[in-house]
Amino acid sequence: MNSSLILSAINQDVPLDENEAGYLESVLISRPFKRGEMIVSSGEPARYMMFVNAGYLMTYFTDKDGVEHVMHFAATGWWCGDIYSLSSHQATIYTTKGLTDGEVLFLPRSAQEQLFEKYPVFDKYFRIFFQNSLIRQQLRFVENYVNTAEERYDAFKLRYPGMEQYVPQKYIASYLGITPEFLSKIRKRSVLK
Amino acid sequence: MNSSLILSAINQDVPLDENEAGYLESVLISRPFKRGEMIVSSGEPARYMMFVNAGYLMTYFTDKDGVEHVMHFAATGWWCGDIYSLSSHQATIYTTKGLTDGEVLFLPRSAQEQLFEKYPVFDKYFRIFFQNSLIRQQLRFVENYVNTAEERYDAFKLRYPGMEQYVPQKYIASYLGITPEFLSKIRKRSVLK
DNA sequence: AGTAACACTTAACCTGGTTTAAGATTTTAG
DNA sequence: CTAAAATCTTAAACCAGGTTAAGTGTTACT
Repeated sequence: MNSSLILSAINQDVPLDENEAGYLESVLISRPFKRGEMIVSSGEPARYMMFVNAGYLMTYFTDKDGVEHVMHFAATGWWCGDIYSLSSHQATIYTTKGLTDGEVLFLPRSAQEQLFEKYPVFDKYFRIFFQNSLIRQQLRFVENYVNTAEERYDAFKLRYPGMEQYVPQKYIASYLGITPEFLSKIRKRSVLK
Repeated sequence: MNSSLILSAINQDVPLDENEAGYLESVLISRPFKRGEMIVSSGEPARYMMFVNAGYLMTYFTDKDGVEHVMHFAATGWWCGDIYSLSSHQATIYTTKGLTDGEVLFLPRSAQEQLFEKYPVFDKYFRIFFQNSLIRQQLRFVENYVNTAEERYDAFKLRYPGMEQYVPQKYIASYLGITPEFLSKIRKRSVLK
């Protein structure tokens, strides 16, 4: 298992000594995945934080009418996982699946708890990580009700330059909070301009 | 200054020893406020995390058309503050003002940074705090596009039972992401039922 | 008490986005 | 290579919620 990516990601926020890095490596579990494969399914309690070591992922939930809503995409080098389910032990409502072939590293819940107990540096790392995640989430919340669907689509294209080629349009529409039909309309409009 | 509330709030997540508690108390600044008074105004960089020691607050931002959007309310015993502005040193887009008379405790940015350096227990406390905040923010994000305005209003009433009496309807409407006129329509509809 | 400023309601009309349904194109599996 | 399945587009009818504007409470200041 190649853990150079996760170590360098963490080292950007906090320095890890050999013991800390070694212990982290020893509890990670490699999980390769295929395009379209489900890595976590809704209904089961989340058991891992996941670090994308290669490839692209997406996470969505299915509402009472069976409609899938994409919450976010995750690129190589990003974390993902349902922290609500992890900390409450409730079943997750989210499904995570591969958009490409790739590999995630599992950090099991119990291992993460031990990480926090043994090495306070991981409290600091995840304090910074959750803080940044919260900032992004708040920003997206604000953008979602200030901007129109068309502005959100433009923002999506700017922020995830290569992403469009990996992600079917219906998932982009879902991420934007609109129907695939309406996304078609927007795209047609912007070609004419 | 009475810091028993903030200490007991923190002690629910992590135990503080005398040094840690004493140091925290020594850096907090009391800031009483009046109903309607602005505590932080948009345009200036945020300089404090704030803990509501008494009363109710609300935080909103003003969009390009001058419309105010309520992000959240904060009751006694809750933290609030713009962590994006705090960590980026950019001007905040949010304004925080009193819904009642009350008091906040300011935790200045530099003091918080020192807290993290000196006492790792605060990394743990804020790691847990940001994690829980992120969970709530994600939940609200999901609810906002799964539920209709009427369902969101019902949820608001359930979740903040006493709140309606302190908060003008136009702010509730804004929190729900709708116009005051449409909230009126909803309220009329639900009386008729 | 009087009045100006603000908060809330009602109603007519408007718009961004959804729904439904059908056809066209692309992807996948055998 | 081909057929089935999935995806994308178009278009018309429809709806949730917004906009505008006018009227009715409420507050708060002098």
